[in-house]
Amino acid sequence: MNSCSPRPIVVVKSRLPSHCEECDARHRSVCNAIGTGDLDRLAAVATPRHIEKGETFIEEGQPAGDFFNITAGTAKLYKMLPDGRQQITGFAGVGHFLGLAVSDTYAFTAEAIEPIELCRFSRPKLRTLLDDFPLLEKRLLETACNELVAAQEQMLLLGRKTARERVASFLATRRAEASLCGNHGSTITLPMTRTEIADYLGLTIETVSRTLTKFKQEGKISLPSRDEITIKDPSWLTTTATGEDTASAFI
Amino acid sequence: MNSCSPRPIVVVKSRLPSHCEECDARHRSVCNAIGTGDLDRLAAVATPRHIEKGETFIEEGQPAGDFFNITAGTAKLYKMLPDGRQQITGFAGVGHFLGLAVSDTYAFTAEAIEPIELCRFSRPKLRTLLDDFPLLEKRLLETACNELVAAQEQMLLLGRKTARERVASFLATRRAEASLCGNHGSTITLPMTRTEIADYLGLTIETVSRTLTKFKQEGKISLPSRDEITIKDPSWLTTTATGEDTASAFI
DNA sequence: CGCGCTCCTTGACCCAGGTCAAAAAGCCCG
DNA sequence: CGGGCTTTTTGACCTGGGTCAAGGAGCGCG
Repeated sequence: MNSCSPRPIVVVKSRLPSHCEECDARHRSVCNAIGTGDLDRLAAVATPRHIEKGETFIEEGQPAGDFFNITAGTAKLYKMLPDGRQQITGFAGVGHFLGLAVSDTYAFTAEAIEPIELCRFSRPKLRTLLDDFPLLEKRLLETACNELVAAQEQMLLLGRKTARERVASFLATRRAEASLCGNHGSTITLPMTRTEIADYLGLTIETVSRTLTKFKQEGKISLPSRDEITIKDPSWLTTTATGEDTASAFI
Repeated sequence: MNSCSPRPIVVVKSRLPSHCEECDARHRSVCNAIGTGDLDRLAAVATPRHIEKGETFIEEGQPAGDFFNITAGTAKLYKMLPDGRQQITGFAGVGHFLGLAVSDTYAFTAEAIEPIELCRFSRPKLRTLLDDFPLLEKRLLETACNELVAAQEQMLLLGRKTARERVASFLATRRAEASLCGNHGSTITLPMTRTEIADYLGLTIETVSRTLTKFKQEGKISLPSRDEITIKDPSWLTTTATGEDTASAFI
């Protein structure tokens, strides 16, 4: 879940067999398990593809035939209830590997929230690759473990945190991710709408909006534009995210 | 997350190197990736251990030195906020493999809710085993993927379901697990208290109790004893769990 | 540069589920 | 088989965040 493209969308890459070499995602995805010498092996089984904003490329309940690796853009991953209620389980950015279900149907839907470039791997081809590069399997396991840790953190958020804490946690996580991508400023860029933030945090759009407004009134953040948030008090953010500010004197 | 011991706790097993051969967990855990011929290799690196009810064997934030495989009993896995709010992220039963963090500290706490028998693997020893048995690594990846799917389902529950739907989902899942373990009756046995159910479902104990009472009044379940629930209307359970009963006519 | 989107904010009101408090039901033991 | 636990149930009340309903503000486009 590391989306790192505040810069404008890159020009569509050459689709020559060598496309893996200069891939933006290579160094932050499982693909780095494959040495430069073997990159043509990887490129041979990876089909690049462009996904328009709003387009869906994985659908919950559909047969799981392919795996995807995002090389540009961001997707939202979500599950839905029969009456339309929606829970976004995560955002997938550059380097994110998708479709890791053992079951033969996808467990969630993936939809582009900005234009996406990705590599598609068919199940059998990935299998061959995994058999030939055991390190790739290890990297996939690592990735899955990291996602599991993130999922548990999100369960804590959804099950036990207040609206304030949820929004603060969201901002804190977004900022941490931006840092990882080399962006150390205190302004974060959000590729998602308020509705999507709400569906991710288990809140309504109104509550997200109200909470952000309150943070602004308290002087903790500012909202320079619709999709930018400036953190004016980073340490306040982390304490608020964990409820430490509310946790009164103990014993 | 499959706990399968309605029968009384088994007598402590012999701790001879052959203990893996007759292990209850063998056929439903990652250990089945290792052939019978190599079981002594597995037994050599696995240290059996007994955990008392209420005892903690993994602690959030502590250095992650060991992995565990549960062979009898059930544990609750949880995360806590500074002020004591608790979210149970799952229950780990027989065959469950724990400690799969890539990071060097545990991301959650694991506490026995009934007496537990488990096998402990030190990190380096498991590493050796993984290098020698690639199939084991594949099975671990599978396991991690399954847990990821379960975690996403739980996020949907915590973020978007009503109290009724949460409790119904919990009962439905428990029943499905019991079926997997060969128990096809309509009565499920719960090793956890109401408080633990509440901390798992992101509710309070009062709401869990009230909801169960209402289900009973509606004739959908009965509560023969404190830790047993009989499902009298299985199809109602599944529709209620997904909110299909509330989803009014569409279009 | 103003028209018509879509997205966001704000306000007024409401209710599911939380909180607080007490009674009831098990349940372990001697 | 009764006394002191713990756990669960039930009741009365309250509140955080949901719902419903208007505005307002960006922003692409002709």
